[in-house]
Amino acid sequence: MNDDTGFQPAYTVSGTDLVLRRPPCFDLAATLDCGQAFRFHPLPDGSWQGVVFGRVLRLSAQKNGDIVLHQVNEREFHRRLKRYFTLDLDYPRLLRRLEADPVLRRAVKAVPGLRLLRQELWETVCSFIISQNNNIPRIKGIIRRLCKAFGDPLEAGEYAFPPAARIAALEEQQLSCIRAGFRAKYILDAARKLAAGQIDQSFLQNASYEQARAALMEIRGVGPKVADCVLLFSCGRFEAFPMDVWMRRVTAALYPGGLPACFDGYGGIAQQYLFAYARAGGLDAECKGPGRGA
DNA sequence: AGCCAGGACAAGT
DNA sequence: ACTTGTCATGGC
Repeated sequence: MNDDTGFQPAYTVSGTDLVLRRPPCFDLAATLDCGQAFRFHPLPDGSWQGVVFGRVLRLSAQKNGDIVLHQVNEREFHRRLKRYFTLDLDYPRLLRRLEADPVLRRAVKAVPGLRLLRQELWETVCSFIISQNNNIPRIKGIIRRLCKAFGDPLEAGEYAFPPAARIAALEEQQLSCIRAGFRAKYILDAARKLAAGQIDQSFLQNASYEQARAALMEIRGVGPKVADCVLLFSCGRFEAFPMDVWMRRVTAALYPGGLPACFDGYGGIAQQYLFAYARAGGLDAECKGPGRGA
């Protein structure tokens, strides 16, 4: 359970808010809208709102670099949100190591505020099952319909992510309203296995990478890539390196001889920067011309 | 209109 | 162990 890496983020309490004091490497848009989480959206005032741990969470960036977690007390911060935002990891120190690789240095420069989240297990499994052979706008739509149809209503028009046990009790046909297509049966199998405790979070965090990955792949619809997404985006297994079409292009074009040694143990975090960099067009620049170097 | 999407599965080599 | 067609749906 405890995978805290020991770094102590600076914060102060301001009324009912918790203020992160100039947290390094933390841009809200880059972090919440990079394809690792699907439930955050910007509000007209520029703040971001989403649902985590069954509650509505709103965050806003201040001009001085502080980030405000609205309606969050110290207890909840230390209990859940510090880990969620990976604020226990010394990002500047890690980046100094990863940036020994010149390609990654350019990728980080393109999205310096991209930060890994460690999201809730069931939500992450379900979300990345939905992500297969799909595009991000529609992934968000399916998840939105899932929450609205089966999640508890919260404030501000938001809905909680429905518990695995609740989805496990459904028939496949009852999921047709979320329009997940062929993934509906996969969602049900995942819900059943998580509700039954067959997939255990502490095991995924503490077992060997190979064992943890194999356990997730027992779920129908969870292959190597989705398993790695869960290990990285929920379990904090920084060594997991989700290989999708974009990362195949990146590795083929920029790392034909394999990943650099400075990624060891933290390939997943490097992957996040490379993924964002490639999608932002950085791969074209690396290859000095149009096309994607395939 | 048609291509493709942060893949996985099953059947075929 | 590797390749190929198929799977629902809809965003762009």
